[in-house]
Amino acid sequence: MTVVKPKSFPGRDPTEIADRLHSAAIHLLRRVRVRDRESGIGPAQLSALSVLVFGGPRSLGELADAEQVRPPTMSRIVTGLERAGLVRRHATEDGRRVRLEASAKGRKILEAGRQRRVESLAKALASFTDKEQRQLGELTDLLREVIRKL
Amino acid sequence: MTVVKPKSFPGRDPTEIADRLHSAAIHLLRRVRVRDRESGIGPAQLSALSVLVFGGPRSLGELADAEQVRPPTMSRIVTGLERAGLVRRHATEDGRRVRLEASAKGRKILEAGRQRRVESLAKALASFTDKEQRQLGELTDLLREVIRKL
DNA sequence: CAATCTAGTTAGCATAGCTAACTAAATTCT
DNA sequence: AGAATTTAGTTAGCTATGCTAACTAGATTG
Repeated sequence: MTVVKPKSFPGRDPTEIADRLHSAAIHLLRRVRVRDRESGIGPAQLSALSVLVFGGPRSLGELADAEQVRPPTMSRIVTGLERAGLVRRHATEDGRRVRLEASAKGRKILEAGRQRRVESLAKALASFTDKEQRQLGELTDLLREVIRKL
Repeated sequence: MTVVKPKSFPGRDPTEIADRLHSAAIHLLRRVRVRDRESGIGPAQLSALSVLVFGGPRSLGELADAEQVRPPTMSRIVTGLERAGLVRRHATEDGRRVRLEASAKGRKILEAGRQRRVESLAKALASFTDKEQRQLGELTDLLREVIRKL
């Protein structure tokens, strides 16, 4: 450790914010994964599926962009989703493009996973005061902004 | 989607907080990974190494617990770190246990990665007001609490 | 209509997660 | 003391996810 700083204002040091956000993201996902494994679907598949369910149909390239993943990676993720009957590939006017669309089963699976996730998180959130919960809500807004600008 | 709610208070709905935190964690890590790949070390290795550097030496089982990963997984992660010369396995009085310790090179690598990560995040944070940055700092504390209770 | 660009896939590599099964050391119980 | 059990780690083998490089096929451009 090179930095000595007597942590005057914990929130003002970008290094510390960066470290904490990073650590928080890693550990939050590891916890959530435990629950998500019950759905028999991997985290990347789950995330991609949720884009299709909540954001509507789109092409593979668009989905790859949304998920910040390379096309070959997304291609394989979609193959897995298709094999599980959660997503369908449709042809479009442009013969190169595919239109990806969540199936009814896909929407159901996602909602179930969401319920499980919420169940865990809601339990953790329950011990916080209303004020803290409101703060957390604001945090997610800020976080989205941070990530968008990253 | 079963819930209709006209999002009265975006921050008060646990489902929405859960979804947002989940999504934020996934996308933040994907962004950060791009920078971390420059260190030639994977995200799990990086995270484990940081526990050893900032938290001090410990056994494999303890490290696995800290990282919320099964022992075989951690065993392989450590093998990778050892091969790269970033961590060393030492014998202990208890012949079953190993004492894992970061090497000087490991500490250096980690600090470099941290710098890169901060570089990106600091750039993203720069466009926020002081007040918002302070908020982010305070809220990372809350986030840690949430995860601890998860 | 030939050359080029664009979208997606296939192939092949590495990391990371898991469970099951094993080895070896320590502890507990006769 | 010696057998049985418990504990710590590793090995083997599966799946999922990341990547780049190289390919196919359709659209666009010169």
